[in-house]
Formats: sequence, structure tokens, C-alpha cells
Amino acid sequence: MTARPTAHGSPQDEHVVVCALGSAPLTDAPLDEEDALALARVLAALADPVRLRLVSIVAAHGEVCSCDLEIPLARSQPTISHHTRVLAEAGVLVGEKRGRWTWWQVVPERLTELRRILGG
Amino acid sequence: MTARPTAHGSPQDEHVVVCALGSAPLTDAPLDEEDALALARVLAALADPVRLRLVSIVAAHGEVCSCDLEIPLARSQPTISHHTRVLAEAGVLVGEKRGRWTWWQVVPERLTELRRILGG
DNA sequence: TTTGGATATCGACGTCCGTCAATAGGAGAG
DNA sequence: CTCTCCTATTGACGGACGTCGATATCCAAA
Repeated sequence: MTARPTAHGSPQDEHVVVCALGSAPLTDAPLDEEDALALARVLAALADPVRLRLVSIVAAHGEVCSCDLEIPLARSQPTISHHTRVLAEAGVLVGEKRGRWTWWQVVPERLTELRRILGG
Repeated sequence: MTARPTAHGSPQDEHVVVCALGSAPLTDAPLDEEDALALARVLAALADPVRLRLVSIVAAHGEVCSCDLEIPLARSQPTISHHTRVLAEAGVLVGEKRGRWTWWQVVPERLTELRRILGG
């Protein structure tokens, strides 16, 4: 897997193509297919009630470990892991492994990009 | 269908529950399940490359009729009709029937709501 | 009224997604 | 090393979604 070692080994440094979302606001000019696909992928990651609540919980706490998400979201551990993975691949979350725990943070710049493309 | 007659008969005046999206920004406080579901529905409507390009085309022209969408989106007429319906039910588009044609416009307030909830 | 064109609905098909049980991988404690 | 706990992956199942052909509905022009 050609793991590139980092400070504490961020688990989604590899295999994650967080595309730049650099298109103009969609209210300004028609999106081409490539930009539309990239934007749709990020929106799809957020278009799930469990993932939205997950993001809001992480944002509210600043940093949250996976084990603290099972109870408030009422989902099994594999399902939580699935959702954090989807959000990380969309660039909305970043995770850092510390000891046995994985700590998740939101990426505010990603949400800023979204707000910009949504037509300001 | 108990059609309520309007000025020129807006086709999605009926059966469309455009919920208010009145929750606080998701970066401020955890979303409850109801708000998360409402937000997820709107995001899901936008989380499709064809619908994103559709919205951007309508926004760029200010007003567009369905028949002008088949060619640029390269989709069949039923598919276009399906997508406009989904976007209208999400409150992103409004349609007005004039003669034989349906003219679509974006609802800028809806995008503003989205930007607000996405954390500003 | 009849005809033609624009839009909406229906039914079907293939694919993708959310979910969980079972299992594997990893890291600290003893 | 072994044990235990936390996280990730796999495989499977049911439901939702995008798409199109066929059909229905609606409106205006002739």
C-alpha cells in the first residue's frame, strides 16, 4: 500500500483523493461534467442524516474519537467506521490515530469551499 | 388531486412540502434527527452531477424551459422531468406552466439557507 | 373537435448505498 | 508473549436511486 509515514500516522493520508472543488459558484456559470461530479461526490457524503449528525457532533466537540459516536448515533461500530471513512474520503473529516483511538476533526475549509460553490 | 388554481397554475404548488431548514449551523451544535433528515433531503437532491448541472444552467439563464435541458444534459425527456421534480420537491427549483411549456427558476433563498447551515 | 407537440407518470432494469454480524488488524497493558 | 480493547475490512441483505421506453395528460393551434 506504499504507506507514507507521517507524524502519528494519519489513517487517510493514503488512497484519498480530495479533489479541489475549484469551480466557480454554480449560480454564476454552468458546471462542466467534471466539476459537477466532484461537487456531487462531496454533497453525497453529506447527504445522509447519520453523517450530518456525526459531523455536527465532531464539530461541537472539536475532536471526537470513534468510540464516542456509537451511542449518540445509535449505529453499530462497523457502520460508524463506514461513515467516518466516507466523510474522510470527501475531505470533510480528518482522522488521527493516537494510541488505540482514532480522533476525528472537521475540515472547516472544506465547508467553506462548499458554501462558496453553492452560490455566493 | 384537488388542484388549487393559481395565477398560471404553478405545477408544484401541491404535494410539495418544502421544509424550512431552520436549524442552527451544523458547526455550532449537534443536529437532532429531524433537522438532520430535512437537511439530508435537500443535500441529496443536489448530490447528483446531472442535477447540479441542471441547476447551474437554469441559474445562468435565469429561466429555462424543460425542452431546453435535454440536449445540454444528454438525458431523455422522462429523466429530465424526474430531475426537475426532485429539485422542485427539495425547494431548489420552482416551475411555472406557461402555455405548453414549464419554465424553471432557481430559488436563491434555498441556497442561502444551505450556505448558512453549512457553517458560517 | 381534431391534431400535434411539451410535459408528466408508470414500469422495469441495473447499480449504488446503509446496515450489521463476523472477522481481521493494531496497539497498549500486564 | 498474551490478553484486551479499539478500529478497519469483508460479505451479505434490503431498499433507494438514475435511467429509459411506453404511455398518459395537458394545452393550443387549426
